[in-house]
Amino acid sequence: MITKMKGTYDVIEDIGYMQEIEKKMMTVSRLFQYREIRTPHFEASSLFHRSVGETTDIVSKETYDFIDRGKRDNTLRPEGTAGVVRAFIENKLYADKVQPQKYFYYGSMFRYERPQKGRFREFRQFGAEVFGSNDPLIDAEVIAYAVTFLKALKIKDVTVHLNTLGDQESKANYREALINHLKGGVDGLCHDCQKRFHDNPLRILDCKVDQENPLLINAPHPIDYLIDEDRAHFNNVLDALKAMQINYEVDQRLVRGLDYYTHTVFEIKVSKDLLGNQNTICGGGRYNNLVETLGGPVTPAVGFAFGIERLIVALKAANITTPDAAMHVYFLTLGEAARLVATKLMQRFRIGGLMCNMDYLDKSMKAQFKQSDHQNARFVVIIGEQEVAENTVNIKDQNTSESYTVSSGDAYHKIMELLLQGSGCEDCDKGAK
RNA sequence: GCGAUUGUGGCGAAGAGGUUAACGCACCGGAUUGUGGCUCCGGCACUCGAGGGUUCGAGUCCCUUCAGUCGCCCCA
Repeated sequence: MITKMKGTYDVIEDIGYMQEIEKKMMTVSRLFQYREIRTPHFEASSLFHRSVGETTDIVSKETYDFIDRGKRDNTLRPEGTAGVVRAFIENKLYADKVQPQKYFYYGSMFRYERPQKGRFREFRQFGAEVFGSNDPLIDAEVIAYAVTFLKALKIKDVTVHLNTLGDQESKANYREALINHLKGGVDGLCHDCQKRFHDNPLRILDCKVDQENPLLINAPHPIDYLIDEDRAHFNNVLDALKAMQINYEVDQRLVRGLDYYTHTVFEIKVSKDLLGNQNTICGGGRYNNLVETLGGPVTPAVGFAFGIERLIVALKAANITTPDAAMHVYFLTLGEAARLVATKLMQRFRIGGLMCNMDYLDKSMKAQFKQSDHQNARFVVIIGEQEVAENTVNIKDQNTSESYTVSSGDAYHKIMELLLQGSGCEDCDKGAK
């Protein structure tokens, strides 16, 4: 037997949750006026190296790379931002009449990792990106967008953590201060942090091993090294969030793994008892230099990304259910002639908007009844030799166990009547009697 | 890349070296030629993730490998 590849899965049971997420994503995106953009699942490898950062784990050990028959270096996208930025530049969207440009995307990402709870090799993200505005209100809008989406899904108990890194000048000042602070004590840090000290010192703040290390506890905070302009930016973001009544926690240690972030960075987490240790369901931030780095004009940008699989776990853990797939009519047939009559009626019913199915396995009556239950049919329409001879059908309402024999020409209307009973429409109820 | 743990029918799950691999659910058939969902009877795994080895004998012990789950790292 050929089985699925490690870290992938078939969406079968969870399809209801996934569709619910997609539905809410579409509506909320419309409310916030973000348009969908669909970019390729693979891009030139160099795109990710340049954008995400060579020294990040994602690029250094998690990408799916392959060389195609034309000897090109391809990489299956490990995240969504790089591709959208590429498309923004390539399609010259910076020159579009509508500004700023606001997009969302949804689809599979690929990272070569060991699978565990809320982590897969092929996983899905819903993300958003805004290009062309450095307004702090846009940072706040993006966060509001993410929070509203969660609200639409009825996921509660989420926390928005945010921090700021400032733009280039602030970031450089801080980096220097941090290096000076850590310099003397590098040897006391964990193995990974010693490496990070050279590659990406900011990430040391994120380290879980050294959390309690006084060197880290006393480490300088980015906020204290912001130039006035950047400090004002962050304060404006916070004010906007307050105005929208969005709760947040400023987390001075939050830096995020990807190289391209500037200014605002944020993560949305749910409680660990819902998701285990992969409890970050959304991550994002501002990246004012990436468009330029990738060859576009200087363009400020902000974005976020949700992990769909983690949202599904959270939905389930919070006991949020999706409606059962109900269906209207199951045709129960006895004999060849009856099957043909059912086929004919069913086609009419379907065109008339009723969800229908019939038996195609020549099952016994008992087994057909069971199928009708399994398929959540509200009505069973029974057609046997007698009905065929009399040109009638027998309708059984599974809600009430009542049966009605009507001419096959009246069957559709009878079912519609029964469906409309109790709908609050008195005329319909009268008609049903 | 590292660590822990699991792998028996469609699903859940017994089985601790010894003749025919419990049981429950689901499914199929009958009791009940066409109104089931209760009950009763019967059926349903040449085989225990795969491959080697030990043994007179392996689902049970050993090795290898694959996969699931959870954790580390990192992230969505």
